[in-house]
Amino acid sequence: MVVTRFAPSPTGYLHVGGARTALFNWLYARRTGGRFILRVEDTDQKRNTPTATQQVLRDLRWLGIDWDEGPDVGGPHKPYHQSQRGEIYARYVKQLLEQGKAYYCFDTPEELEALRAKAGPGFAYARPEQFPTDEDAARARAEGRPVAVRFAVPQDREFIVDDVIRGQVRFRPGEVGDFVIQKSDGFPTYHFAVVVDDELMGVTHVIRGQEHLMNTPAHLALQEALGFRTPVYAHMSVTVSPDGGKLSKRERPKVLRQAIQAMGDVDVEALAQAASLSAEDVESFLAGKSVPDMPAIDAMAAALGVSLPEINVVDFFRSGYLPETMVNFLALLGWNPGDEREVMDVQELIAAFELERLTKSNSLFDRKKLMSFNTEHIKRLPADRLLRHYRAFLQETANPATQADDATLMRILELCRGARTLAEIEQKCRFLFVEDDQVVYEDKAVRNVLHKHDGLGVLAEIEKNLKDWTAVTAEAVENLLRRLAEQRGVGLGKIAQPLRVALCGNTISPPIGDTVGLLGLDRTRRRIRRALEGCTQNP
RNA sequence: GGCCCCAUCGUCUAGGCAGGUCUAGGACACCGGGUUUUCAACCCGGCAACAGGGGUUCGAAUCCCCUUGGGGCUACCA
Repeated sequence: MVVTRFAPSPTGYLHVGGARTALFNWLYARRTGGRFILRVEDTDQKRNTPTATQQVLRDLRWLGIDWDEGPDVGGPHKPYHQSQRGEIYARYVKQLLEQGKAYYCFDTPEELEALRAKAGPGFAYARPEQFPTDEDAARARAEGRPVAVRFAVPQDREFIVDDVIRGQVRFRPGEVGDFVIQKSDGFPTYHFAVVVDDELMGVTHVIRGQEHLMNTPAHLALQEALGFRTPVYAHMSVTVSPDGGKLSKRERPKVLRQAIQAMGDVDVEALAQAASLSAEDVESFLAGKSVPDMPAIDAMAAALGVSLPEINVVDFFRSGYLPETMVNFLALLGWNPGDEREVMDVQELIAAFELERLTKSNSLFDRKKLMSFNTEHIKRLPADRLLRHYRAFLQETANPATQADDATLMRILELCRGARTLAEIEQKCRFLFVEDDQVVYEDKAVRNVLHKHDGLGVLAEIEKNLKDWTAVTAEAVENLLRRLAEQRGVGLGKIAQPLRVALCGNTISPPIGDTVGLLGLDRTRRRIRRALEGCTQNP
């Protein structure tokens, strides 16, 4: 039975790279009828934040990635937080110590730094002739020195990683230096915890980023020393950002900083307040000295109206992408079904997924293509599913449209066929959810539409024609406009646009008949009147 | 610096392991045209790639080597 896992370290939101790793592991488990485990690698006390785990789980659920074992669902190998598995790791550390395969060391960070500086690049920890005893360790502890444990990596043999994607990768003897397996705070290091947990949890296939390929010989050595199995390894290509380099969460703060610097003078106090930071924090961020957490970054961007590149899964949700899109797109980054299918649903993805078809080379995250996938998925998704996604999207930002009933939202969704994101739909139908006297008239629209080609005159004529209507249909409205266009000998655009601007304040809305239909006669008349009265001055 | 991985249109990729059927296929983007009542969507057409150099072979995008380029790792982070 195939067992895969995703093991995020909860240092922030789940980003797309992590989501892709999770997805591939999940797809493979689902494809083979195996099990998928979620394990939280929270052994770094300095970096983990308490809310991050919940956010990561939430992001995975949004994507539709479920786990058979892990936080919230439990399982036979609990606990699934590494921070709670201390005793287990301690047992194996003890075993290695007793077998003389690992040893204590007492260096302070400063001493280590000095050694590294002296040795230059290619530093390898010098293994002592005699390993310190338990008594030595106790004494060191009593003296307040840090006590860590290093694994004595066999130096006389080569290690061969047998990788599904890359074939055999050889590492010469002496290539892997002795590395720390237990930190002085008592926590295991990543290298140690993965090896132990993968063994204990019965993981058969390790699918992870290529950046881990160089760590694998160390894991192999550890497995051998502990008498563990070696799982099947698949080191996937990495997703890179358009300007080269790994797609990283650091991109958002970077873009924000550049945007602010480009704006010239900004109100630091206001910014600090928006992000609930101190002015010093903001200054320090702008100077490139520090980086606040993601919610603070998001808050500042929102306050300034700067749009940041989406990096985290939640960013794509907020930008109006569907989980179906993300899953489809991410799956195609470094994998393909071997035929010419591209837009696929999850079931198709699962049915077609094979490790053998993973690509070796890195790929660029192309937001343009992502958007085109989203357009396709919006089109092909059943109405009720789309409605659910749209409600979730509206709720995320407490949009007034949340108040609308299902029938209204369904109608909106229908009218917005062809939209590329949920955000576009929201924008296109926002006019429905503002009060008639709150419509904001965009300068550009007023200038180009109402004040050209006798836009106001057209509007007045429409008002006159609408006066004694008692009911309205999209068709009737369009017939009226068509008639007026004919009378004036102009295109429909010259007639429809002034009305659209009067009703929406801008030039974007569903087909004009439907726009009036959604609004109803009274609100339409009120808005026409207001436009006629308020937009006589050229802005 | 050392070690490791990778290399087909601008981008994601098919083809490569079993060399000829590849005058290299698809998708996104882009360009041109059409449809149109705005934004989208839609329809038609077009541009565009085997990184370079050596081999092996009757024959190489496909196999080997070198160069170049890109990426990664080199922590008491994961």
